[in-house]
Amino acid sequence: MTGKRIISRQSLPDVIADDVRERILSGELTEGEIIRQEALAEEYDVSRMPIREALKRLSAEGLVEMTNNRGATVTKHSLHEIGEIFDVRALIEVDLFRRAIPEMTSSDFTRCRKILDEMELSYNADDVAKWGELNFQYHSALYAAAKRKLTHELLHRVSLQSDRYVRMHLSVMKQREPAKEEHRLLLSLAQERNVEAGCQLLTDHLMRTKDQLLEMVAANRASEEG
Amino acid sequence: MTGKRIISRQSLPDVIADDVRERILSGELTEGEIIRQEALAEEYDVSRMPIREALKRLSAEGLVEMTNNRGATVTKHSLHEIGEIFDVRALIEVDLFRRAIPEMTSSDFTRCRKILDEMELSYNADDVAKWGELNFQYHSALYAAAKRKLTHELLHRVSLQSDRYVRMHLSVMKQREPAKEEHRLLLSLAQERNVEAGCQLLTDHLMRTKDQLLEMVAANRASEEG
DNA sequence: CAGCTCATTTTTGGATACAATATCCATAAT
DNA sequence: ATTATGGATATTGTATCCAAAAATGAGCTG
Repeated sequence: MTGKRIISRQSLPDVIADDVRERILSGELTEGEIIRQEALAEEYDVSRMPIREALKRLSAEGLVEMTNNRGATVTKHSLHEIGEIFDVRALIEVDLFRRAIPEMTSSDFTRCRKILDEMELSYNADDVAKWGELNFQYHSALYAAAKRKLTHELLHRVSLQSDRYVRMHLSVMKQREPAKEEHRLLLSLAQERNVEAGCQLLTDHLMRTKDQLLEMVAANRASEEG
Repeated sequence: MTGKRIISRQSLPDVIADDVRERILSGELTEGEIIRQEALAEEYDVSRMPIREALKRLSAEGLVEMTNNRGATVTKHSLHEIGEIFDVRALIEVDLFRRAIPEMTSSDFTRCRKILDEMELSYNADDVAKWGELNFQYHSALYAAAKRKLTHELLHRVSLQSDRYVRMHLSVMKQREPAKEEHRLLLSLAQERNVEAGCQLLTDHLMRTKDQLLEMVAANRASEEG
């Protein structure tokens, strides 16, 4: 017996939240766009009730903003806030990495390597959604040994925010191959148990990503409101 | 004209969520306790609909856990998780403090001092709920100059978790007056722009609180399941 | 007497209906 | 012409109702 395969059917709001989230992250729903409950309800062919719950969840995640009787809009971050998101990510990720490195086992390492392979595959195939998911999985695998579930959830939430902007510009960033190298190097340093160098590289990696992204988003916004 | 008097009536779910949150933080609703929607609906004399939304929000905040068709329970953290909560708090708070100190102005300082006074008042009056609120306000005021709204919200969320345990044992901790001193000292160091000493003290402060709390919670739980 | 099955009850999830609120546009007064 | 006011319309919030899922318990069988 392989144990019951409990699917634990996702509830309707879950499914809808997942889908809407994906639509926001993919950019189909753009910053500041207003979301009408009824419109979504019709699209998914359900009543407004599960839609409301889904929106509520997304609101808690920070992807949409709901005001009192005025409905929901897709959150729009200022450049300052986008920078902040990356700073927090760096803060949390480096802490996790620092804790994880001494605890990592060979199975952690192989898992990381496996995800990296998949990642480069999806990267080359331009499957942005998948790449985003794998990217998070990779980082998760790197930090898994730290055994910090709560911190990890927090990171997930923060990363969701930045993912939007990362994805928006992934095609442009493709120019920059060094990122790939850095991902592998990160793993090597962890294997060597070189905590300081690893954390330093991770910080640099994130800060560089932040700067590039800010530049791109700034340019984008400047051109939009010509 | 003295500026608009915005009432901004809170929605029903907001009010209910606030109240239930308070009931959880105060310990009236204990760890692991199951929450029946209908029961709450009757208490507040509303339908189950706003209750559901309120619970959803609290679930997003991490104060209750909702499983698929089985309802909601008040979240119960393991000792390990409680420790983790404090570690994350330290991580974020120290970062905020470090950024804030160089930016703080005299108005920040006076505001902090004012809150401290109120705090000691509520402290002496055993108004635990108010003390909890003021405690967060004090820390907020300390970090306000950092101008990091997002990070601050994150901290608020994390602090909500720890608040439960802090409150549970506040009466016991009252023995330990040094906390008061530390709060004032923190402010002094900030005024002297002594970043390193300030951050160090803050770290120590939080870590000591963590250790004490863990000890108390552990003792509490051990005695409960005799 | 233990353990299983199946019906009953309880509780949550979702749809529809109705009420409250905000937005928008036309009209009127200055 | 411009601003204020009032009503029409659209949209969200809440209640009630029905369906589906899980917990409970009784009765039956081994």
